[in-house]
Amino acid sequence: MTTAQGARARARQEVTAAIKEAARRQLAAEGAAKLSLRAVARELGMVSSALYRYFPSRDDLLTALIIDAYDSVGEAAERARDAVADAPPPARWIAVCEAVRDWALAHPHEYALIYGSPVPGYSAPETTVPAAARVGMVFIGIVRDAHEGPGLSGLSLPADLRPEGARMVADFAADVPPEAAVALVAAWAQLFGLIGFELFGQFNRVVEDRETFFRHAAGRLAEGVGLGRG
Amino acid sequence: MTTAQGARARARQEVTAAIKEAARRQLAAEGAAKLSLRAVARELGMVSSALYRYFPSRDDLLTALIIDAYDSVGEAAERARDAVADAPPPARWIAVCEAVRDWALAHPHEYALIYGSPVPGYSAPETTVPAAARVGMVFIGIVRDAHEGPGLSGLSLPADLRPEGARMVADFAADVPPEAAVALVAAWAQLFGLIGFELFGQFNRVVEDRETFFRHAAGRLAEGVGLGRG
DNA sequence: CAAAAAAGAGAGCACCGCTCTTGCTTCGGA
DNA sequence: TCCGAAGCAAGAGCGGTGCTCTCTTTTTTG
Repeated sequence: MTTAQGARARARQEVTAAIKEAARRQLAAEGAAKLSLRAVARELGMVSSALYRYFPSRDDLLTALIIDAYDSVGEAAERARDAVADAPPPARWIAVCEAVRDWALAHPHEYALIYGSPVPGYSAPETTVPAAARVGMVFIGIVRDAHEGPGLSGLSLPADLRPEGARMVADFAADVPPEAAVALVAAWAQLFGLIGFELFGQFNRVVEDRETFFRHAAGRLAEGVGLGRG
Repeated sequence: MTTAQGARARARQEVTAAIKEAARRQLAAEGAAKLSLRAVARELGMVSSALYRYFPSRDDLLTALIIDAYDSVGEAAERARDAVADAPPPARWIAVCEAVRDWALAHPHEYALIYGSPVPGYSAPETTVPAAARVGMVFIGIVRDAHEGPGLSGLSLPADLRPEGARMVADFAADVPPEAAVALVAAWAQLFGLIGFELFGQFNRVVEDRETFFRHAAGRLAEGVGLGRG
């Protein structure tokens, strides 16, 4: 299908990849705000208008980078999960949390791009949704495994939240009980609150030993989703 | 001092205020990325270069707006705190959390400006620090009051975090025990994770009843800082 | 082989932040 | 009171941006 086409099609893929690579380099160096189509073209030795044959607008280029960033952090989370597959659930949870944090510290501009404020006018195209879900799936998987295994502990859902619990979380977490799904989504958001605050300088004169602090907070998050004490 | 100066000084203050107001309107309408010095000048009927007499650069204008935004959300939190001054600590905590969330939903671009990714090359000037601390003080106050009153419940700090606890959190929270300070900072960051995810669309196909979900999560945050169950 | 599709190059438009120079108005000290 | 200094608005201009349009060349396809 996509292979063994004309040399022109392969050239197109190569140019597209080169554009993304140069753009990614600029993004990592200067941030999304400074990413310039003209500068990318300059770096590749072409004229700016030629770039529009590959990406119809700057935002489309940015969208491609967003998807790549989601995939990158998702892959980092999956690698961490697989590396500690035999550890007890709380340890696995914490390991994945730390992997996400490490990825964020290593790729601050990419992190800002996907979990910070939407950059241009905003808009998150539908195409980013599956990539965005990848990290979440890792956390869901850990909780689901714990649920099927030794079970979850210490979770409860107040009465007024009961009827909401089911339809609060989409069907992707249908195989975990509603109280766990609710706690999971909250923990998921809170994890990125911790990472974002550290990354964007909100902890600057507040938290000294951020590594220790984060591990402690991640452990409490694990408790919060019923994984027990690590 | 600042009053009864020459008419020129007052005129300067008025023009400065008008610039900030127009800029704030643009920010609220289009977001920080679209905020243009030239458009602000156009709206005020002056030429763009004249604006540089009042703000030496676009980033300085943005910094002024950042400080205002911090003050605005801080004031909203303080108002909520004062409105429920006689309620038990968990209820006060939740009320302030909801006030911050309401403010964020009402001022999404301002929220993105201060708690989203740093906009330009970045840089958070020192002048923003006191304004930024204002919201945090409200939360600290609630926990401190609870500590002096019926006391905190259910908090513990693992042994390996003990020595960190004291120097992890700056002196502004010196009058709460270290385990509470650690939990407080974590809850603070996590609160903004919840709000940010909702605001920036991360909950789009995930959380349905966000109001109920948030109140539930805020309640668990209150438990996490030792305020007990609301 | 000729028509069609794709790709690159260049000029140009409207916008941006920012600087510099030029006049005009207001203020403060001799 | 007057006059120089300081503050202020205006305009032109520089280099940068995203994006569109036209034109030419190259490659694919019927």
